[in-house]
Amino acid sequence: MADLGEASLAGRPVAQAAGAGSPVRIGDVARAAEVSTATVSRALRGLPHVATATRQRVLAVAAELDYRPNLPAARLAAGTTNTIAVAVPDPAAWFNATMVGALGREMTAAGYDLLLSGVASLDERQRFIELNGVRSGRSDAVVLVDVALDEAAAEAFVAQGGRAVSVGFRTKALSSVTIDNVAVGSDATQLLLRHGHRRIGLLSLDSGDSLNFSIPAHRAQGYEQAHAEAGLTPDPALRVSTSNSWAEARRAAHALLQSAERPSAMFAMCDEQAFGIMLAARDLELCIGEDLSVVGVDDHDQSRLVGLTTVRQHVARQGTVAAELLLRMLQPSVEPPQHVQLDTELIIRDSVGPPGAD
Amino acid sequence: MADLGEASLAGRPVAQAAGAGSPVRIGDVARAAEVSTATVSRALRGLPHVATATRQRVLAVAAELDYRPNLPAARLAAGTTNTIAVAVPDPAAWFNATMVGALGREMTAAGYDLLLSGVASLDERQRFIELNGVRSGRSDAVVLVDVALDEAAAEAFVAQGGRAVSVGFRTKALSSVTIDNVAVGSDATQLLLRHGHRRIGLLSLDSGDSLNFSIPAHRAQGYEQAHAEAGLTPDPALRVSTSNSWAEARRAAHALLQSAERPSAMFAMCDEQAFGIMLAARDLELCIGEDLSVVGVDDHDQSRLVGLTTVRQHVARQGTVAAELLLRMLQPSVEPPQHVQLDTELIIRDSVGPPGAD
DNA sequence: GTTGATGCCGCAAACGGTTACAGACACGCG
DNA sequence: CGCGTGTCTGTAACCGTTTGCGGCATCAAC
Repeated sequence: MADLGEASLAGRPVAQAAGAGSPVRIGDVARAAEVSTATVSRALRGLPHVATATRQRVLAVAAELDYRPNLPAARLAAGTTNTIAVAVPDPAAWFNATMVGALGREMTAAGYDLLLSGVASLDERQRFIELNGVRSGRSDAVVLVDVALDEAAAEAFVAQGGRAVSVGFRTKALSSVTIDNVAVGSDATQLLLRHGHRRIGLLSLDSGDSLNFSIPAHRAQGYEQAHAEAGLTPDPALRVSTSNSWAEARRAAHALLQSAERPSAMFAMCDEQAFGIMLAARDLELCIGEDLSVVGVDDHDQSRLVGLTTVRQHVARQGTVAAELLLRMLQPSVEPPQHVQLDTELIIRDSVGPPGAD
Repeated sequence: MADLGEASLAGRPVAQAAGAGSPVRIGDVARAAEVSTATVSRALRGLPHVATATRQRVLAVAAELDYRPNLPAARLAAGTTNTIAVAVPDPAAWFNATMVGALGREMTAAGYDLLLSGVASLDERQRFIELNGVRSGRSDAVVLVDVALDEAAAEAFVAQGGRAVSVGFRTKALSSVTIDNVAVGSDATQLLLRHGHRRIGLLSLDSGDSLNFSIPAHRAQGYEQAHAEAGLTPDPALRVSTSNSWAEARRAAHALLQSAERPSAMFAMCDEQAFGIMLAARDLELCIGEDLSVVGVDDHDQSRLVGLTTVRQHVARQGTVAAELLLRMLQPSVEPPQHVQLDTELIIRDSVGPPGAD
């Protein structure tokens, strides 16, 4: 038997051209290296209590045999998954994609896998939460990107041992990274007011489209607040809402811009909506920055291209911060939830000017 | 009564008020429903050979106890993961995000989880392939989005029992969904030639930036071919390449457009690059569609906004087709790899006109 | 030459399900 | 009444790791 082990070690090139199945398990490595599976396990994972010589030998044998540990087995035994689950309303949307990219970069570097779920409805949210509690052992932690939980749900989740960080909304129980959305709305609106606009349209987000109603609500609040500080009251007729697709925004803006007393400026919840407004303006042959001013939020990749004035939020940075919070949370030591609020920044481009001389 | 099973059972905290851990396992359900764990397993997964009454009872009890099967355990025992791993060069890029969105929608509907990996270098590709073979049991199948494998590597992968579909490139061994990139390059170039352009710049993709060099190569081939058919030979000086970010494309285009004999039109590998060209043109106060014509590829969400003429590829449809191929491949019956090539479509907007009167 | 301390290592029991196989039972038919 | 046939269910053997605990050297100190 020992001969066999030696032979295969010395002579054979790589693992015996395994057809379909993978016959090489940790036991095979152990046998070939003449140690126990426990030692192989420890050696391969860099745990202490293994002599350097032994470790070298195990490593060599494992490489020779082309051994790959079976993940489900390891996860079962260790009770940990090295996976984090990410919930986003729509994986294709710019904000979410950028966020997922940043999260993925950081978490992969830290040795975690990223499980991605599109969660757009209450049912899906429910399912996601159930599936990703500690109970099912699907993931070690969860990040909720604009998939909001109320205080009670969040508390219940952590009470069951769930770990989560939220992006875009804030609850007591969960670590979070957010921006100041009231300030966002207020900054954008103030800019327009300073330019002399008095009829400022508000393109809000459909509540149906998002599970995170706090974002449009806070931004609208900033919009109201800015008006109030200027001693003004916005006309409710100038307020519409759509999903965050430019196509819908375009339709809505089209209607609004054709109304009797059309706004001279518009504030949109995100740049994608702002793009829709710009398209509508083009349809109606209104010149952006002259006949109609527009402000968005995000600083989308393409915003610079079309000269859109916007409130930038650093999405990638939000992602890295979220990842840091996650990693800290994954440590054995228990810490209270942390809340990070990142700055936003008004980016002035060409889409804002004084009201047209109508 | 006094045997080991009872004792260890009594020692554990009882199910309901589950603090952190989840003490409710399949055995608890079995006991409560007065059946065996085998029956519970069958009942819960909707397998046959369970009397309807029994199934109802098990379902009720499981719900009552709020039972959640432990995924790693199930995966280990069943040898299947219900997970597919997706490799994309950059999760934040528009094409990839859209693709992942479509894949996620389809696969989630079919009961699969989506594991997302950013794979941008040869090392990462290697790691991804190793980690996602059948061997490690991390995923049931893999989809490679522009993370190209050569014939040998693809064959080795399936020889080891790996299942994969590729998007954006084609090998014999793997099912694939692609477009005709030679036609893409040719269509775009022909359009420009028809408009009378004779100095057409080519903005290609850095080989370093992508693991799929075949795309820029084929599109360039189409570009050459279209010239040849018109009896022309493109000037090699008009050929530059960058990554697919608009920022780099902008820089490169900036340089090219300032050269002595600048091109009157440019063909870019993707719309993001085309956006960069448009920005460069703006810097130099060249009017798009008059002083400079531009054609891109993709039909990015924002292309319509800026009036970019482009060769549209239906990304979401590519995603759903890839998902179908995957699902078929996940069936027990073995089928030869299938190759689907989808149509592209020239979308005419404002960024192309006759050469300027220089 | 004992005694501890220290450092490596192996044994075997989990981890929580799935499933091949066989048993039990009811039923119909010759 | 005996015997297949078919449906439902239980028993127990896995699946491939991880890890607590104990054994056994080796070595310094007394």
